Amino acid sequence: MALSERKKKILQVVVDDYIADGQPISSKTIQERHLKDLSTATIRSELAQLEELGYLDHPHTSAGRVPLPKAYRLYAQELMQSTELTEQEIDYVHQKFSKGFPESEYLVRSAAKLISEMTDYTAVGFVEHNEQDTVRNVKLVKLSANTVLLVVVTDVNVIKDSFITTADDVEEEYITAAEQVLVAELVGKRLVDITEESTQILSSHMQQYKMLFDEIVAVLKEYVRSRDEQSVVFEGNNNIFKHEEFQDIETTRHFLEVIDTPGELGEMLRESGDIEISVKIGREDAEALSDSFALVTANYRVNGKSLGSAGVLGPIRMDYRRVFRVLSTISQTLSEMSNPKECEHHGRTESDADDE
Amino acid sequence: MALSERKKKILQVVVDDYIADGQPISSKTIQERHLKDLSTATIRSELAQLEELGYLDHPHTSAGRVPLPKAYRLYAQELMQSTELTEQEIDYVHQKFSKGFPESEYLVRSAAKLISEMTDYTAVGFVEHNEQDTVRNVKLVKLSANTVLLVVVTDVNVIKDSFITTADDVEEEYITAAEQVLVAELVGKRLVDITEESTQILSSHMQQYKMLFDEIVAVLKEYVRSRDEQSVVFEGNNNIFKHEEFQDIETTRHFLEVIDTPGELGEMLRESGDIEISVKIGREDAEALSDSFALVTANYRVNGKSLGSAGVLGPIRMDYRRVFRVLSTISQTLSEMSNPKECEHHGRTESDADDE
DNA sequence: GTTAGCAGTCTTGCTTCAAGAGTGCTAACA
DNA sequence: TGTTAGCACTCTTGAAGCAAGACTGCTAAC
Repeated sequence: MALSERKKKILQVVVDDYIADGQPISSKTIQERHLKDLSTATIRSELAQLEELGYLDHPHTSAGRVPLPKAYRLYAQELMQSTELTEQEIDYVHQKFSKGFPESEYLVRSAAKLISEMTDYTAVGFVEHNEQDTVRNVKLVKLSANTVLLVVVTDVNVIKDSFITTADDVEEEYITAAEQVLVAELVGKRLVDITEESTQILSSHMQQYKMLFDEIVAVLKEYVRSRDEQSVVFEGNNNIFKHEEFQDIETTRHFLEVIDTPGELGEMLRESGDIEISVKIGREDAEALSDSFALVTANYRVNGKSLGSAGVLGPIRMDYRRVFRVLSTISQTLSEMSNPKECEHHGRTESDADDE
Repeated sequence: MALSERKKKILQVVVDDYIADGQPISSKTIQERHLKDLSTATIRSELAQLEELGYLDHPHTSAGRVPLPKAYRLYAQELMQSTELTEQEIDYVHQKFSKGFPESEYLVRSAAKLISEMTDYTAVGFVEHNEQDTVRNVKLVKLSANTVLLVVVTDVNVIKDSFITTADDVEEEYITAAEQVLVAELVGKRLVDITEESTQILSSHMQQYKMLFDEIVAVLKEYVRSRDEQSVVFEGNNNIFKHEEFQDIETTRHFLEVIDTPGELGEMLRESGDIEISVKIGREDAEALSDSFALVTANYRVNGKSLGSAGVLGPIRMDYRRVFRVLSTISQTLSEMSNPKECEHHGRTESDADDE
């Protein structure tokens, strides 16, 4: 089952060239560009075997070879030769993160922006937030006669888009009082521990506002429940048109459909939450990608706490090298932010060895 | 310069049919379907004159006629025969707005969702917010050592995505104190009146937090400044693929580009802010639309106050009748919400006369 | 195991052709 | 003067045929 070194070399060459050109690769091309001391006939027989094994395909008899998802997977895992970002690029990343503050959504969004900018692909971001997050603050802001804005701060996120409609006009003072009750009862709790039961406890303080507390608990539960759909952000959607495959209207339509159903994407992104760099290529790795797209994401951590992931959603024929490079640089930069004394806004990374 | 009734009729027929079919309309078709008592030769000569006048075009000698932007404009203004929504549709709209609360962004978003759903086009929404808005409440929420979330409530909007980084760790109590100062000084003021001067006044209360106040004022000024880019929302982007013109990759790419530069769109939307229903067709009305797209929007008001507009961005060959119908129904529903006694959740609109 | 050589296959672009659709023009008519 | 019939002309569309070019797969020899 293991491929010979020569087969691996040929496979690598095919994928490399195909990523660069987008044209099927012929035996002649391989020989001329990379393997001068092999005859085209030999290469052809190797190619035929790689096809047999499910790595390659050729569109028709008189065409060259094209990689199949299986080939891309092997390529991303071991064949591809990774390269380093230039110093300018690293400085650029550092600079982008030099100010701002560690709120998940903001950071993930910034990372996604940077990724789309540096890779020319569409970037996706996923804001981690789960039932384990701890409440750090609660605020109620009265907006109108019967509307209240609820702001909940957890250790990593800010839940702020939650409007609550109250049955009848509530006096400002009561809101303040309710807020105090909420702070007293909820701060320090994990989201998962806030249940209907909490409503009982809250209501025991201010029976008349049971309905308000009910709604607040409902909002928080909804927040935990809806994380897959709600927490996906996109940047640089229009980058797709920089790539040939999106000359095809069907591919484009399909891509936009995937983007339009963030639920599925969210699931994928959460799944790969713990992996440093996760690669999903084609239908076999994730149905929604069909065999046209790939999703490469990195998990980002600040102060040891995962704040989400960000990466690239693009055509299966993607510049994996560049994507890996950008993702890991950003990942590294964010880790460095944890101990800011070390990197005084100009932290060059001399050590590319493990720094764990 | 004024068109004869017959010319208008022919023009109307051409636009109607072309909107329905997407095929160039021939003199024969017109005769068969609509003008049986005219010969095709006569119709042809009328068509030739309408072409001369810049209303029509024909792709090549042996093709029928196709409307030009000028024709769509006349059609939308006076030729088109408007139709009424069915009672079910009206009920549906009522129901959608029956709950919720009058915060601009939420309402505009809901309206946009509804529009995209009922028209099958991409809906755009524009949240009105301008320097005339009055501050109604201010809250500061401490998120971390040096980060504060600023929430400002105006009479129509909630400004909530504004994080402020403070120089050094600020004590919770000081935040509360600062909040009180802000409330005391800013509530009741219009946004336009909050300037650098205000910082002076604020700082006179708490000199040590001049920098914090500086930032807050900067955030508010930025909010007013950035309204065009920030306040545009989209719904149902993928609806475009329900229409033939988006089989063409260039059109699609172009459309997505327009969507990607909300600044220009925002400007258009603000421009047409006061008009009940605004129609912009083709390049001549707005450069960004080139001659492929049209923008039809309605301005929405609740309690006499404009909260923004929402409408449709779609191909120039658009079902204007349906779009007008949906937009005005929603507009009407929202107005009715102002005096909720009249419409007990089932307010049928018997009077289609003016109710101003 | 490797290679040269050749037949076979499929794409691509060009040309040709015929059918069909619709126009513009002209001359006659009311 | 407006309307109409008729006809020549133009352009599209689709099918079909053809030649050139690109690769492959296979075979037989090394």
